[in-house]
Amino acid sequence: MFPDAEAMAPAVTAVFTAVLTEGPISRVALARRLDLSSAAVTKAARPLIEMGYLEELAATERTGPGAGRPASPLAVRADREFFIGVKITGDELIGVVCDLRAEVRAAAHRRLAVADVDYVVTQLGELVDDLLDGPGDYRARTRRLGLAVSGDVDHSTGLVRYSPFLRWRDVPLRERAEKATGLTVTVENDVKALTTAEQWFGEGVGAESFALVTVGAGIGCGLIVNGRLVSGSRGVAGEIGHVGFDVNGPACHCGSRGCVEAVAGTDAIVREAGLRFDDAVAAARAGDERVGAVFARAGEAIGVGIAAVANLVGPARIVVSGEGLAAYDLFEPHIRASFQRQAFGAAADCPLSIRPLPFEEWARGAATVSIKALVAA
Amino acid sequence: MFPDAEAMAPAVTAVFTAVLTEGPISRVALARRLDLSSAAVTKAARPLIEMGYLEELAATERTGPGAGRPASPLAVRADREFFIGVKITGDELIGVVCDLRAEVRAAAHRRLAVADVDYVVTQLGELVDDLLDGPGDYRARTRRLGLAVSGDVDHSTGLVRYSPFLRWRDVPLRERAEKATGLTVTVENDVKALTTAEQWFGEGVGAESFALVTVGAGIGCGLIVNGRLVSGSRGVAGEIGHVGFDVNGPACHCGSRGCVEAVAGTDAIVREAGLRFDDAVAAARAGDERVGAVFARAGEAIGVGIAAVANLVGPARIVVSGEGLAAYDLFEPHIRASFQRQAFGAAADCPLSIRPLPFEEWARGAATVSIKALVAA
DNA sequence: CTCAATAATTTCCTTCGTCAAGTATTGATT
DNA sequence: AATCAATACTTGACGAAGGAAATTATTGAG
Repeated sequence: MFPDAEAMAPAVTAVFTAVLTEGPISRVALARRLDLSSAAVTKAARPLIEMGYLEELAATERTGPGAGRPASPLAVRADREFFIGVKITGDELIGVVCDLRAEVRAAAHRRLAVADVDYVVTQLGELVDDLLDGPGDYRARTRRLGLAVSGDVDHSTGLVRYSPFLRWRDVPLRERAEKATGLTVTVENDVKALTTAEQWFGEGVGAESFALVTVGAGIGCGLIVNGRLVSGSRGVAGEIGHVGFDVNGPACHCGSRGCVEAVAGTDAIVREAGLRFDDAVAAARAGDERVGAVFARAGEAIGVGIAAVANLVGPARIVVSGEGLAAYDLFEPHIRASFQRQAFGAAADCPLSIRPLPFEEWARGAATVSIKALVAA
Repeated sequence: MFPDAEAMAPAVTAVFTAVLTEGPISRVALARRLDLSSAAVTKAARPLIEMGYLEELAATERTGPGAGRPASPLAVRADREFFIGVKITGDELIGVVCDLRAEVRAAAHRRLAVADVDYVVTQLGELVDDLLDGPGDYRARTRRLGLAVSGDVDHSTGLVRYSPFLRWRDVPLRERAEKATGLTVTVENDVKALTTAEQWFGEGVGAESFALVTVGAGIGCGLIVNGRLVSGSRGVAGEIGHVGFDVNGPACHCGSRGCVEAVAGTDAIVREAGLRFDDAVAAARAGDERVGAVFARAGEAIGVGIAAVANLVGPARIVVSGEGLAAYDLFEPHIRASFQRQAFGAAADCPLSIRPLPFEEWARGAATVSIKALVAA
């Protein structure tokens, strides 16, 4: 938690979180928003200002008849503290330094020769040093590191239970990374990290429920329901890639047939098109109807998967993103049409954002998790 | 809330809820369970005992070496207060009187000639009078009535926004029913009510996440995630019936094709078998292969739908039930096989209970909602 | 008959947030 | 200019809720 305080009062955490995610906001507005008295907000804000995490902005002009004392909105001092986020993939580490508002201030990456744990942890230590000692002098104001890893991750203990891409099993990553970097480390599943970033700093701000769908080699989904991340009682959740699409469809690596991922995953597209992914994209854009149909069918499958999310949990909005959507122009109309057809009743009104995702976003997600750890620990 | 107290302290509500759902339990065990000091539990329990909602059971013998003072477990006094639950369908009202532990004490029903609101409310008033003045003399100790209605229901205002079966739109049912009965009324969607009942008093006890799937004319699903009911931001949630199963399957009334409900709903089975539902069941049981295949395919579709729930939200357990499962012997093996095939990774370990559901259960669900309203209001 | 072990209660205290009153600052009205 | 209404924020007294530690209660084992 915050440096001076052992355990903050609930109201302090609530106030800080609200200012962080809902931008400059006056104490009175906070009180309404959080269902607290304005006195409580004043008291909660004071230590945060004293610690330098919040600041009071200049009074703004007021409108309307009668007027009154202008509000002095509270804002986060973004440069009070910095956070490192690193996304660990099978062949690369992508790292960023973010400020308190999760804006990326610096970035760096390292190719990995192998996914051996000792080697990766060593590389991670060096990457962190590069970031902290590079321009900007972040070292003095950086205490935390967030790591995003695909697979089954126990966030509370920092244990990577199983990561298929890295071929890791039961790796105590938090412990290892803390030893290697001297920072306080938080580990989270990559999709969940990205979802949290979107909930706090992206399109999910203010939504009680929210879904983020990532399209790439695999197709995943992060879910926020009733304001909280859905974790799944066995570590499994958001596996939209294995929602059924076509009982008679192609075999999926999971053992079933016609899963969304077996039709719309990068590998499936490569297989069906008979071309490398980039070539398939080019062919479809050039008007090749056969390859175009492959993307159309993939988009259709994604739409059905998204509709399953909308029908089952009814999120306030859905963001569809991921590397696989670099060619999102080929997918988008089919995703939308398929979603509209399959979504039931008012679920069809759920706004869909479909957009590609800069790869750095994954690392920013990791940084967000460490910001969250500061606030909510 | 409780009669004497305006607003109970959080701990009081927590203690009562825990004793209600986790049966007789000692104060020390409650303190561990709720992460409170034992002093706090003692203080919270006192007013509940004074009001007659809880009682102290005789001390139980202790085991193990050393021993110590035996615990005096707290238990709910089930007959302290009674609750009426009524399920409203298009052609019938089914009512029950339940005690505080949601045990059914009396039941009654009324056939409805039409679904006209005025008429239904009048009938409801008479049904409630029948229940309260029948044997048992419940009137003096009954203050609350819960109503379960299919469709889009705003639980917080008691407004029925839209119920297709009843053909109701924007009916202020709580207000109407309170006037007609003189009781405090709570209105909830029928599947959500049943899910709450299962969470508090059935197989969902103690689970942080939980799903109830109902199979019948429609196929629905209630979800508990992170201990809370999933409502859906547009009132739509748990629409497992419109998860995709077969892109090339039969047209569904929702406008799409091959939805789970379009394959496994009662109507679909009747259509495919070319027989009335009961006759189809009899034929399948008698070994008619063609009709048996219809049930097999229906079970397969239900399994895919359930797998979607398991893959997306990862509930701790799933109960499959509903009138449509009167013939659950015909469905069960296909549901299980299909679920196993489609569930991803550890999601396949999710325990499935498949069992028919006495129709009275729906009314009991309604009563549970009014019990919950007492506790959590 | 004492002791260790466990359960429940009591007393005292801290903490947190509300309430009500007061201060601050504005534009509009006399 | 002085006043007023409106709104934002602060202050200090108070009360409710839960914790810590000591106390009482009740058991089985030696």
